[in-house]
Amino acid sequence: MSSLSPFVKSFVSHFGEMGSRWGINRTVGQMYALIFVSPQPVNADEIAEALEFSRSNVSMGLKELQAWRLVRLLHVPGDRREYFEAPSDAWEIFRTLAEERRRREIEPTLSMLRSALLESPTTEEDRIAQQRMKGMHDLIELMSTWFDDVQRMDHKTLVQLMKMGSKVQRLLEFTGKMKLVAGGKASA
Amino acid sequence: MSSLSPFVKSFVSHFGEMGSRWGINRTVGQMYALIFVSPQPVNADEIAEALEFSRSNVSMGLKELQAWRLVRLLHVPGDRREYFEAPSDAWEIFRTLAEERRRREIEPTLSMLRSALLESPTTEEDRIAQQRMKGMHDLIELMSTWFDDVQRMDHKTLVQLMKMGSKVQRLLEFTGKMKLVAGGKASA
DNA sequence: TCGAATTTTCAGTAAGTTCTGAAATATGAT
DNA sequence: ATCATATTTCAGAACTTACTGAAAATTCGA
Repeated sequence: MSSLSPFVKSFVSHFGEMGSRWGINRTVGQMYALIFVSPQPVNADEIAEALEFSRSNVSMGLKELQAWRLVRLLHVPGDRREYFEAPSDAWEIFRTLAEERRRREIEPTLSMLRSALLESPTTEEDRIAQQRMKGMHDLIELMSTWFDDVQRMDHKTLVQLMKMGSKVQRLLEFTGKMKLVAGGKASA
Repeated sequence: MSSLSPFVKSFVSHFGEMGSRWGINRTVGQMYALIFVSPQPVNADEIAEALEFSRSNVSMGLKELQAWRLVRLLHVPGDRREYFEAPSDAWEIFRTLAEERRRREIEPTLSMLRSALLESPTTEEDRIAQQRMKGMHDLIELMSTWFDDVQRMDHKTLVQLMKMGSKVQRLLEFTGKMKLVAGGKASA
């Protein structure tokens, strides 16, 4: 940590704190941040040295980051040690994170909700409970499919779409009218 | 926990587990799930009884849920105790959660990144680090503003938009062409 | 204002997690 | 095959967080 420049240091610390709020352990968050800002791939010893963690802690942290697919293992010629790098494109990171969370958390939740929805409630209480679970299920499923779709869109379109913000609403209304007109013509 | 029907029980447990993966403590997650599926507002004693937690734990959990604005405190006539209910609309819950996380995590992260971007890097290493931070900053800011906009859209439009999924891309391309044509006319 | 009902606080403990160092295992050059 | 280098494993220590019960504080009706 001592050899890092002040603003890298604060980035790394902040990331650690954030990580722990999101269910990722603090030191793993810091390791990730360090790899992310490193211009060259780094090896475990360098991480341990820079962040003053034990070598074994770094080893375990790297395993976890690999399990999340947030870092990639690679070798540099003439060096036996393992090196790690992180994609520098923030979109890619976001997508990976979203995919992993979906697989680990969203899918199991949907399963649980689906099986709850198959039950036949015996009391009024349960009927209402089930109804609320359905509301939650439907929202999660909608968002999940939408996210799938959007992920397949090309980068630029996505940015364009996001920059439009709520202006899409008008576009949507406009197209709605077009369809109405077209429908009217066809039926006449 | 014993008096709950099996599927409410599994919902509550699952929510507890999910909560702890998202940085919310397990018992607080369970309390929330219970309030969410309850047809009537519930009081602290009922929660403590149903989930077999200590009364004080429930008190603290409820404070936290209120701080997250996930539950609302209310009184039932002729009863001095405090009752709690959760909005049953999944969208509303999602919005609240997103707003709170923005305020607590996204905003501080943006601040940190912004101040890192104001520094003048002295080494090539730092220049690259800063560049990556900028990528992250820009993405977070873009998503943040987009989310603001979208939140203001009316519910139905949002569902419609999400159901379109990546089909918006075509709509966008179409409008792009329209603008090109219009622009050409004007310049002629 | 008093007192019963209710909620909150908080110190201590229990439970859970993270981190380390030492030992074991794996890898690859010679 | 051997040896030096690199990585992983794992038991226990250190640390952190969560939970409880007892006591304090608050609230509200009479």
